[in-house]
Amino acid sequence: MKKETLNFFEKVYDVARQIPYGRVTNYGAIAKYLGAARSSRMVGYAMNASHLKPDIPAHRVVNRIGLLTGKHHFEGTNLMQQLLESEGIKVIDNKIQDFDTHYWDPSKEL
DNA sequence: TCTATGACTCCGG
DNA sequence: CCCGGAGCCATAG
Repeated sequence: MKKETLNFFEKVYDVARQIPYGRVTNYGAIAKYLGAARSSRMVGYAMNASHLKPDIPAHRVVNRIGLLTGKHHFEGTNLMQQLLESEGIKVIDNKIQDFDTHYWDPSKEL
C-alpha cells in the first residue's frame, strides 16, 4: 500500500467519522465531497476495509435511497440495523425510514 | 499491463 | 421507487 492509497481511504474515513450521531448519508454524497463524484463505488470499497480502522461508523453510510446495502458485511445478519436503531433511526426491511429527515450531506453540512 | 470486481448512481421505460 | 442496462473508477490479482 502506497501513500496515495492510504490518502484516498483516509479521506473517506475522515468524512465517515464526521457523520453526526443519529444521522446518515450516502456513498455519492461522500464521493462528491471528496471531489470524486463518480467514485461512489470506491467509497463503498473503502468502507469495506473500514473494519481495519477503529472508529468508522460505517452503519451510517447507506446507498442513495437509504437501503442498508452493506449490512451483509457486518457481523451477524442485522447488526447494522441494530446500530442504526440504537441511534433512533427506524429501519424496516433493510431500508431507513424517513431517510430524508436523517439525511446528512457533508458538502452542505460540513 | 490488463482484467475482474463492487457497501454505487444515473437514465430510460 | 420497480426494473434493466450502461457508466465510472480505484483496488486486487
